Amino acid sequence: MPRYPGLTLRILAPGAAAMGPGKADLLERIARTGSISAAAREMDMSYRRAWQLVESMNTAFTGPLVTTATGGKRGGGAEVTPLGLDLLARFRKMELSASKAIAADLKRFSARLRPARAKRRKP
Amino acid sequence: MPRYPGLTLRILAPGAAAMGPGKADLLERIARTGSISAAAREMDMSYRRAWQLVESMNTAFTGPLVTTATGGKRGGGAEVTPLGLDLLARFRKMELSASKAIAADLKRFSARLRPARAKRRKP
DNA sequence: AGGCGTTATGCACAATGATATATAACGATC
DNA sequence: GATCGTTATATATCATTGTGCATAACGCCT
Repeated sequence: MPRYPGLTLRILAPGAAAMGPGKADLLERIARTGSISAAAREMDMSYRRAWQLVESMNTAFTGPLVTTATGGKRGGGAEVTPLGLDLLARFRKMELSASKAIAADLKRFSARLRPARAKRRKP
Repeated sequence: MPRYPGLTLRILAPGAAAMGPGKADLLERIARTGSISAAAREMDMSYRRAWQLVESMNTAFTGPLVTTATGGKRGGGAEVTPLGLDLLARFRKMELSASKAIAADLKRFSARLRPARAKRRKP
């Protein structure tokens, strides 16, 4: 479920996706909440998956994007490093500039899209 | 397995992805080979899946992107419609302009990527 | 008529992805 | 010291996705 109507942007590392809408969103929520599990709850995602995404990000780059601590005041927590914040901001910027760059073509593209049929919601 | 090092672009319809690297690639190969199965073979993809992708594209837009025929000289075949060719070209153009738009940021982004580890190939 | 390669489709199975559940360690706070 | 919420991890289960046959219809060609 990408959150950016119109387009989806992914940055690829040689083997896998290094950054995309999901990881960026997760990163953003971790930065705001200071917790992986809180971020996961917000996104309706299992903690396990969120943690795996964090781990994959931390190993994909030259340094960790998220640091964590166990125990303590709130039971522990997570923090987005300066590198993480930088990459996140840069990714958002790329989303925006890409979106602007394709806006004209996207318009003509969308004009050819058949109007959506009704879709069932999770009951 | 996206084929465009650096970034992946996807165009989203309300419910699902209307166009992305995979569908664009498939479309291109169908146009060149004149056959869904040949295109699928080239991509090492099951005919079934290729056909499903074609069907999803044909129903996602205002008209079919691929027309097909059974029987005949080569046993049948598929053709990419003018609409399909137009959308394909437009998508490639969007990929290119998006790529250019983010090039500078992508460079700094990639500089933070850890060099890839060796990865096992299908034997 | 029979063979051939392709489209079109169904169904069983494998592979993958994600969830759910359980458990341990941790450290501030009460 | 007991409690609490969190990180970290393993295991089992469920859901989704893709593949692998199998089959039928089709129309040109020899």
